[in-house]
Amino acid sequence: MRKLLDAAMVVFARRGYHAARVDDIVKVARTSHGTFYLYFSNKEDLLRALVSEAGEVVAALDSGLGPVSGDREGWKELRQWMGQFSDAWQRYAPVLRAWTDLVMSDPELSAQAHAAAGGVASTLAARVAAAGPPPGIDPNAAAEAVVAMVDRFHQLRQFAREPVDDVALDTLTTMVHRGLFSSARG
Amino acid sequence: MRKLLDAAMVVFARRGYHAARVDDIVKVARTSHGTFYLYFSNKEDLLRALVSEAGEVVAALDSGLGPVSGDREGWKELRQWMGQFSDAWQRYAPVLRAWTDLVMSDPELSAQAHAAAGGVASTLAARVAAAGPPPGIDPNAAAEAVVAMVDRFHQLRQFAREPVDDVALDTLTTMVHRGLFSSARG
Amino acid sequence: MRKLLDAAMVVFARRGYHAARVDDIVKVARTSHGTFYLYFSNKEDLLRALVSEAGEVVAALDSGLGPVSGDREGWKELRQWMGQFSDAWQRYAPVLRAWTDLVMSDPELSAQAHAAAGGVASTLAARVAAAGPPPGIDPNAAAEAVVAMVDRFHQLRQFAREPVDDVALDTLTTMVHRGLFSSARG
Amino acid sequence: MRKLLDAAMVVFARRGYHAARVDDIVKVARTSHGTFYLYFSNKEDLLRALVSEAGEVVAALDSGLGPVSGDREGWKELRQWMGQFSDAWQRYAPVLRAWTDLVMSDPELSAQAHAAAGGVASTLAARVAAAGPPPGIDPNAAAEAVVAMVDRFHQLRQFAREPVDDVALDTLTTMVHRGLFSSARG
DNA sequence: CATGAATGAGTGTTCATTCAT
DNA sequence: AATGAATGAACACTCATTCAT
Repeated sequence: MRKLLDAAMVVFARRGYHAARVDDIVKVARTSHGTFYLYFSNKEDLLRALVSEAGEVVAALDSGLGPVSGDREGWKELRQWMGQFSDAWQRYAPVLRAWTDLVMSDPELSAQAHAAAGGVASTLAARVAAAGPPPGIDPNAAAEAVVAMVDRFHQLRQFAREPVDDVALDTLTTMVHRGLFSSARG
Repeated sequence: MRKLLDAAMVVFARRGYHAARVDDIVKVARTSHGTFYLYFSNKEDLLRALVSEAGEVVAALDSGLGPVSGDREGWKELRQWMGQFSDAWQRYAPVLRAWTDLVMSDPELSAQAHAAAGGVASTLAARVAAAGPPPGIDPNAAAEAVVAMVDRFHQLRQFAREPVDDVALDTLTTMVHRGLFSSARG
Repeated sequence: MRKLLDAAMVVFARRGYHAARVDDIVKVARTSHGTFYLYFSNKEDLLRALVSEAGEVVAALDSGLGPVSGDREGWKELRQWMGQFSDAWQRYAPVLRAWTDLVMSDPELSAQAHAAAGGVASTLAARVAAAGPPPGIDPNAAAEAVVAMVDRFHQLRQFAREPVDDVALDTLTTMVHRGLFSSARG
Repeated sequence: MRKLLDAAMVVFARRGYHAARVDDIVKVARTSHGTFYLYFSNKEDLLRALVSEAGEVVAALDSGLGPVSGDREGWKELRQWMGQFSDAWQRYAPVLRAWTDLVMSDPELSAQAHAAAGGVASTLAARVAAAGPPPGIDPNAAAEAVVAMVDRFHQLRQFAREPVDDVALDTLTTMVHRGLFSSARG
């Protein structure tokens, strides 16, 4: 079962959800079709298991972000969280990709992922709200935007086969920190 | 041909690229399978045509953004551009969705979209650079991040069937403006 | 479509419903899988079409039986009907066989056949009732029994690969005529 | 092994032979797949064992029918035999059903059942012959027809989920008795 | 004797694509 | 140019059977 999940990650990474044939997964896992259907009721079910797993990791991220102040300390806090997010994303990149391939047709899957992402977003929103957001900033929309940005930024870099390096993470962090947390102005 | 493109938009919106059968498109367009293959060599080709069309609209956006100053005027400039972006996105949402469904398996498609998005990003990067970016900000990465954010933010709202209202656009604008353009600090 | 129906008859005759692969039918009909699913939504649907066809033939039998008197004329009437029944049965033997293979799992199919057989049975019951049935005879049960007998008799002969000859039909006719219609006794 | 046979009866009754998965039988019997194949070499073999068992019961029926006279006594003899037949049928209904599902594809099974039924039929034929059959009646065909009738009549009632009550059995008995045994006429 | 996890051949069904009219 | 009936490769999924423990 672990073997199948890992194999699925590999195959989803290579070909995406739709192009991934059960046959491929089974071959990589060095098992048989029968075994596949012993553990998962269908291909979708396998993805759901993977999303579930990724969801736990993502959910863990919301405890990884402490209060964010407007000064250098706050920046560091945010930067460290950004690093965690980036690591988690990269680890589960194939799952996210497969998830993207399927969301539209499977509402349940959508809900599952929404719940996971929701936790992170609400923690982030709370931090924004606590820091006393600049005028014109809606904490919830802002939090959603940050998650959106980081997620899609990674995706784009992946498409382009370019790494997400420190320069990139620093830039994202600075943008968010200045944009949402450093209320003091000259 | 126009009928087919429009029909494809409708069907892609409803079911995404993979679930969209040529049969559906043809039925909505009130033509025949034969006609479809008269104008497009295959389903992928149709999507490419659509992406091409969307690409032109997106490309037009890069001329829509003038210099952005750190003051209220700059904010307005950015806000207006954000509105244009949002409109364009919503208009071509089905195409973007279909595009997402397919990028991984079609490098050519990826390149096509990259070119379109690239124009916008580089204009944006130029504006950031021109404004004298805050320390720690890499203009190119920042521009990429902004596009990523706005794109995915719209996508998330669409999944959740929630509109992208003024509050949201104001928040995005403020975040970007404060984050990237208002260099002066207290 | 006609070709497919005919081919299905051939294959059902050879292997029964379950062992008949769509592939076989398609091969005999010299068409493709695609064509099969163009005309029938699935294997079961094909059988339903065949049952429907057989049903019409069977339904026509109920008009083939006039009043049955207790004398030689009545015997002849019954005998002629028995011949018709036998012919119809033999013509649609493969369908009946396939039907048998599937009834248990498909209630709709059961209903469809029930309706067809019901018509014949009720006509027969009416004839029995009109002739003034012997004591102890329930016309409806008797009619049902006659249909049951003739049907299964043919099936058994078919299993045994023995023909249903005139001796057999005469015997069945006499048995039914004496049993249900010749009320006068010495 | 007993447990498996009983379980098979239950499952065959519910779903017929083809739809009955070994898994179901094993689950009902509360044993394992391994155990199943310890006692039976395959699913078909299990059915053969069941048919064999049913065959013995059916074979016993042929000794249950004494000479049948043309009068009331003969009727009673026949009626009592009919009752026995009905009981036996109902007891082994699932086996018969499964048997029907498979006969066509398994000649050996056909032979096995033929032997069992043959004994009953020949006894019946002997009784008919002994009673001095009416003109036009072939004892062997008649005997076959009676078995066919009773068998299929029960099957039909089972499909329709209607019981085989005394009215039905009386009707069958009367029909057979008048049809085959009461030679005297007015 | 008993187990049940693992197997993989077999099959129904879908759908993009073609081509004779 | 337009049609739509026909095609068949591709794929998910089932289930009887085996065998190491």
